[in-house]
Amino acid sequence: MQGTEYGDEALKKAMTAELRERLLIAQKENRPLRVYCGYDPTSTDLHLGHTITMRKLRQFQDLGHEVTFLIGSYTALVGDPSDKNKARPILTEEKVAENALTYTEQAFRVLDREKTKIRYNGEWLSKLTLVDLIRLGQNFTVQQFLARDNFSNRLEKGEPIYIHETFYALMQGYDAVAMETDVQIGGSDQLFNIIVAGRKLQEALGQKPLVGIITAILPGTDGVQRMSKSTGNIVPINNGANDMFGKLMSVPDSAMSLYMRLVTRWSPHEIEQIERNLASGALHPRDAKMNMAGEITSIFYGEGDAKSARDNFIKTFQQKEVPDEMPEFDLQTGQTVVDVILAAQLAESKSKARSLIDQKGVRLDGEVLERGDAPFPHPGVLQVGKRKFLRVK
RNA sequence: GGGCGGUUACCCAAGUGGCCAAAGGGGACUGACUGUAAAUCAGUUGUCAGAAGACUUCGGAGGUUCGAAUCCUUCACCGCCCA
Repeated sequence: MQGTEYGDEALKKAMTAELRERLLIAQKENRPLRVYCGYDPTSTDLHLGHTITMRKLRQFQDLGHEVTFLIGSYTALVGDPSDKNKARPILTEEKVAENALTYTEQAFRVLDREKTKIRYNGEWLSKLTLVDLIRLGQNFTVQQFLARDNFSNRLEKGEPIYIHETFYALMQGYDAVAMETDVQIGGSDQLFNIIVAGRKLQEALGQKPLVGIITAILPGTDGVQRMSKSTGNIVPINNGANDMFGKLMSVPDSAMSLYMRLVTRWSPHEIEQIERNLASGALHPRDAKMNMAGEITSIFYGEGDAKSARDNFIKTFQQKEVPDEMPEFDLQTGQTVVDVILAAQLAESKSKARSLIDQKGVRLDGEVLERGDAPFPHPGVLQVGKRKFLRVK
């Protein structure tokens, strides 16, 4: 129950107790628990936010339970309204299939490939008839949906709530039924879908209601808003160790505690110790963040790459030296500074490139370049802003 | 079916004939400083041009006008209220 966030002590207690009980039952029946978490393939990149539930899955996996990585191929066609103040655009089936593929590849950075079942909820959802759907709907009232913040807020603001959005919870609940789930994992935004919809449908259809494990939500690199692609504050897990380390270092100090609790492998005791040292001044916040960034990076890329990402970061940003590796560019005769910046895609337009030069954000071998229209002075290392480097030959 | 309101740049949102490439906020970017790509402060944020300036943009199309994001017609989409 570490790193969980039920938002309600009684619920947490109840779930803890039920999990204990369920473990005993499974033991008696000599079977593993059936555990799953669903992921809607709505974009191509998994990010750190997804990995919180994935790491919970991994814990169950390591304890010998049966873990299913469920791809919400069908639910993605609806779009979960849970974390939205707006209806989601509906994805095409092709797009969903494409995203699903990249999801599974990335998921194995966390999960054990051998022990993970991958399923698609289209497998059973596509077979439901209209009558089936109506029967499922008979278990719920409109009031139950309206009690949820996300719907009631929209109602109040006069924003549209589409009928199909209410299907989402039913569909997810039916996933739990179809897989005869013992344990379902999800973020606290999934509380309704899991605790209300899933359990209720299971009970209605004669199954023992699942145990919900509700994890806290990870804020994005802005430190406040939930990490999500559409907010643009994600730490992708597939963009390389340097990128991950750097992005983690850009997380505000205020969010460190949550990052440590949710994504590092450190024990609560270790984290408390770190926080005590931070409070007393024995530990520098920068160093604490470096340790955190290193730890998280090594989960995904291993110790070696994490170490070199850290070295690279110190070198580039702390000592302001030039990184070892950078893209290369062959200088053509007659190209101006602006031409090179544009051709190497370091800026999106000539206006942007010029304004970077005006702002003294462009350097060649450490010298600030003042003139964008001048011919490119000489081969060397071109730096645009803090993070973009180019070896011009 | 009837009445009313809305659609503005990456997002939210102001603007109701010229002073509008379009207030403000968020985001993003740059610089200074620092403890890091934290925090803080300052600046930039349609495109092209060295610059003066030119061009494109305010849901779509057409029109009125010397001049339209602003007025008219029409189409599309959305919301609210009444049935």
